[in-house]
Amino acid sequence: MGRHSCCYKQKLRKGLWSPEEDEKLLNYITKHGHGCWSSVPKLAGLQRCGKSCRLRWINYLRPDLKRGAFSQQEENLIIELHAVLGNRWSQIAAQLPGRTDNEIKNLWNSSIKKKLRQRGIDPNTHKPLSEIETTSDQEKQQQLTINKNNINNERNSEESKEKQYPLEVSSSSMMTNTSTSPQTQEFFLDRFASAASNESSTTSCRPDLVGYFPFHKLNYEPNIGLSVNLNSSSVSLCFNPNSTSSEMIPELNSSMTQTIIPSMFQTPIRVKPTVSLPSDNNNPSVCSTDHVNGVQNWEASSFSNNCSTSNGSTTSNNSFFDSNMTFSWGLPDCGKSGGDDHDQEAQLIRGLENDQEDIKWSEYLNTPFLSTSQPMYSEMIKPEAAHFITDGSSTTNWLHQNQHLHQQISQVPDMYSKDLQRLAVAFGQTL
DNA sequence: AAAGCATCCAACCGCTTCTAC
DNA sequence: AGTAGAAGCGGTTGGATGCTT
Repeated sequence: MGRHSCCYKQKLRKGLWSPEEDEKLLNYITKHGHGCWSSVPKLAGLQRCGKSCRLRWINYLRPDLKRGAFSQQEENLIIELHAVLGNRWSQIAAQLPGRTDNEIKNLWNSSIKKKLRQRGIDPNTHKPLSEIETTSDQEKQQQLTINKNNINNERNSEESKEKQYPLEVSSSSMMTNTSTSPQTQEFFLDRFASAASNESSTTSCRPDLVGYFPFHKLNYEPNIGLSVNLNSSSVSLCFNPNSTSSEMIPELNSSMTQTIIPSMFQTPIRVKPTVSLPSDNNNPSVCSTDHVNGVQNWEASSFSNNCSTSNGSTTSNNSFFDSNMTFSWGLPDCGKSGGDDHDQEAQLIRGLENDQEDIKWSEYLNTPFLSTSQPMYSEMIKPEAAHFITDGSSTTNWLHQNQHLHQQISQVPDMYSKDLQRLAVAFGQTL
């Protein structure tokens, strides 16, 4: 563990926090709130940098932290969220009241990863390891082919450089790579585009590509089902809520709601099981509340692809590790924003994102304050949080705002609405 | 009992994003 | 629009602890 440059300058303490330091920080924040973190250590009389104080508060001193081991349900939820969100620990933590991103990250790296591997599931891709191994074998062969080609190419003249990585070679190599490197993403787009340009785009799209599309590269243009825009300088795929995906690409139909839709919601729309409107919860089978701890327990399968049966009921497994399902939608890093080509996607979600701050309130409303043993700090309640608990008007405001969010969503065209409803059911909310 | 190893987790680092000016 | 500082995030590290030999 190194030391911040600022810590060097000021000869600040590092390493573990002493109980005295904890108490100082706690007392200060209790009385004054943290305000500007950089000024906290000075005002609190600590020989620490503000960053360190912030981290200590967030990860340890916050009164709304849940202590103790993770429950099976929490682990299940983490796995499912990881399948969708990847290593976005803070977003995953947001779905687990009282848990910190650091805690979840540590759990993942130390425990869950191992368990998944033992179950034959690759923790990065959430695909069966056998599949990964098979593809990596293929990859080696492909690499050999590439090397041969490179040798041949080197023998050839300048003009051959343009053909140094013919599509067949590079694509098949990349296709086996389940990570979402930019190369892979571009390959799939190219691949898809070339398939489309061969006119029979709907039938030439290979089924083996389903589930591997880098959907954060997509443009969600509201005009067609899922089409390829070959007119623009960069190939873009368009998802259209106004036509069924089967009209455009039947092969993708089954995977549309499983793959595209969840990825649409990755970052901006927070999967928010902590938000529960008492009267709106029409799906008690999806969410149950642990009244003892005041914590909502979310069945892991409520996030799975196949959690819903035709009659709308949900099936669930008590333990993720008892189920055989794997997750193919939502590759680990596929939500990373890519820049300008995401404008439309961003616009689509912006309206919903505007309410993100409102949604955050729910974290306080659903936080199991002081639910577990914190003898030293048990009298402490985060001031803002306490306000949310005791101030009924704030709660009402939040409920009102949340309803506003639901109204916004309900204005989305029908097709979207249906998909959103399906999602909502899958994610434990009704819209 | 002691050394070596493995595991866990608190905390740091560096980078990105946000915000105020 | 540009900039600086603050905040936030994810990856990584190192110390404490537990287990094995």
